[in-house]
Parts: sequence; structure tokens; C-alpha cells
Amino acid sequence: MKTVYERADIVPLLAEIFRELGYEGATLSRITERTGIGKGSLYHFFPGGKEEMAGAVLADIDAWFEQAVYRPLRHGDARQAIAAMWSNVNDYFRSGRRICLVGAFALDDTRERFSAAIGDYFIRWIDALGSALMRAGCTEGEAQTLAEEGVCGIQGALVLSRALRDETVFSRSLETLAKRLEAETR
Amino acid sequence: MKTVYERADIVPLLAEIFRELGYEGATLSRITERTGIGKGSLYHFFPGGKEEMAGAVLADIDAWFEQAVYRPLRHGDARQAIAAMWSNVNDYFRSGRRICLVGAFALDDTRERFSAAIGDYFIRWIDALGSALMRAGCTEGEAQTLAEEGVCGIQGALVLSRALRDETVFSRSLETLAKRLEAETR
DNA sequence: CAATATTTGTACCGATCAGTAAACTGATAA
DNA sequence: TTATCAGTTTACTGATCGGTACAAATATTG
Repeated sequence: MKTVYERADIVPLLAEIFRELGYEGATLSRITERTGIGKGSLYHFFPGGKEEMAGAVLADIDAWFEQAVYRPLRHGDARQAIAAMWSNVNDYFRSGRRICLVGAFALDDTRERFSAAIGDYFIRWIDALGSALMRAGCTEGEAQTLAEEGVCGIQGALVLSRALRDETVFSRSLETLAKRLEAETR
Repeated sequence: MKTVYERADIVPLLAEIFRELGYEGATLSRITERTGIGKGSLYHFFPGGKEEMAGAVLADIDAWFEQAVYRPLRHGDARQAIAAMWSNVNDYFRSGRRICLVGAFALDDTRERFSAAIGDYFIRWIDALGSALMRAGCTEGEAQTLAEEGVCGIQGALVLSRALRDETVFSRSLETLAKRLEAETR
């Protein structure tokens, strides 16, 4: 018996493991153990080893946010795209049970390995949200400040809801943020 | 030549290392390398090894917040204590160059080791801030929500300012939060 | 079918991991 | 002086680390 994977099947599995254990905590043996994929396959698809695996995960996450969140924010109906963002983000982070890997990597030494990808992810999120806010009636300055506040609030809510083991903190924070942004675009 | 330490001297050194490298990333050899303290001394003061070291660091952090932030919030002049909180927090986190170790531990598997300490730290912060807000004129519900928002915003600002390598994000977020809380207590 | 290319399992590598053991150092004090 | 003791250094343990090598198994192609 032998299961055959392709790279695209593996990346989401790796993502969950890095989320749970962090970069340093995600050892090769734990990866093989949890995924059932042997080292041979892993190094076949990711010759660069652990660093390439984490890089692929970050790229995958980025691609998802680009199509599901950033693009609509930049080009779609502004108010509708902002509303969809809150909903998609709540689903994506499973009401706070799942963390933001990019944010987690930013906090420790791992940031140095993926500095560009981490910076990009947040810059583009803030810019896209700012663009939508401007189209919804904010001035450039207001939009920038509010966008920063929104992304900031999401990251804080993830930390807090995990620390308190309380999903309601996350959903509640998201609602509060949504209301504030909406209030400022009338 | 031989340098002699006591436990109290070592804990702050350990704190900086755990902050930079995370729990898994802070290996014993990196700790001895950066502190210049040998394994023998480390295990003399912390027989429980790395876990006891991290536990001592968390207790130390908690004690600092208790006396510098929580206690004034609970018993001092409310508005003054809140103002002091923003100032102390900005200094403590070095305008966002330093992370919150408790928040960082909450994000990955490390949470399971220190679950109680992590939950306590945030619960007591939110409760203390809520208490001050009530004395400053908020209803219980308002105070709870605002306190959660404040602590949440600080954690998010730490993540974002580190991700963007931009200290101004942190200081700016703190000011925005301070203004909002002040506005709600008039 | 046969020939080739891709994918996987397993054994292995040197380095490093957390932790232990015990000899040693220097200060205090009887 | 000598005994004691907190604190330090050094050498070591077995386990695990990330990574490599390569043959066996499987798909793909002619």
C-alpha cells in the first residue's frame, strides 16, 4: 500500500502543522507523523527542506487572501467587499480557533527568514482595505488609519481569543470593528 | 575568572531570549551562548529545566504588570491610572520593538504548557482596566467591552508593528486606543 | 507489453537537543 | 586551619534534529 500525493495536497496539511506548533516546533518527525507522508516525499516536493515548506505555506495563504479578500476590496463594490471580508475572515480563522500564521511568524525570530512575505501580506491587506474605505467615502488619511486599525484589531483578537480559549472574543471583536468602520463611511 | 549570579539576575536575561526566539527556538545552547551562563548554573537555579525557566519568566512578567499596571487600575485614580497604563505599556514594549511573550506563547503549542498563567494575565488585565473604566463613568457592559478592545488593540499593534518593522504603527495605535477610551468616559 | 520517469520507504549521517554527573572554585565561618 | 556550601565548569548521555542517499514501488509513456 502506498499513497501518492502532489505538492498542492501537502501544503494545507503543512499549514495546519505550522499553525499549531510554530516554525521551530514543527519538526520533520512531527510532520511525517501527523501527515503520514514520509521524509522522502517531503524532500522530493520541497528540496529546500523545512524552510521551503514554510515558504510554500505562506505563499498559499497569501494567494488565498489575495483572491478572497484583497482583490474584492480593491476592485469590487466597496461596502459589499468590506462586509465579505469580515465574514470570510471569521470563517477562515474558524472564529478564532485557528491562528494567523503570518502574524505568529512575525513575533519571533522566524520573521527574519520570511521578512518580505510577512511585510507584504500585511501591507497589501491594509492598502486593499484602505482603497475600499476611500471608495466608501473616507479621505485618504482616514482610510489609512481605519484600515490599520481593522487589521490590527483582527490580529489582536486572534491572540486574545486563543489566550482566553474563548471563541466569542474573536467574533465579538470582529463585530465591533465592523461597526466602527461602517460608522465612519457614512 | 568566574562570575556569580543569582536567580533574580538571570530571569530578565531569559525573558529577552524567549521573546526573541520563542519557547522552542530558545535552545539551551543558545541560552548559554547569549547569557554566558553555563548549563550547570542554569540547572542549579532551575532544576525543572527549560519549562521552569519559562515559567519563572512568565511569573516575573506577571508581577511587573501587577504592580505597574493592574494595581493602579484597580485602586488608583481611574483616569490617571489609564493614562499611566498607555505610557507604561509603550515603554515596556519599547514602542513595539519588544513583543508580549504571553501573547506569543498563546499562539502556538506552548499555550498548553502555560495555559493558566496565560489566561490569568489577560483576564486580570481586562478586569483591572474594566474596573478603572467603570470608576471613570462607564456602565459595566461598556467597561467590559472597552477593556477587551483596549487589550486586544495592544496585542494587535505588537503583531503589526513587528510584521511591518515600523515602530510608528505601535505608538499610533496606542494613541488611537487611548483617545477612544477617553471619549467613552466623558 | 517494455522503457522511462516520478514518487516513496528506509536506513543512515553528523550536529544538536535537553538533561545529568561530578569535580572544582571561592567565599563564609567555626 | 579546616569544614561547609552555594555556585560553576566540563564532560558526557541517549534521543532527536534537519538533511541525504538510494533502492523499491508505482505511474506514465512509447
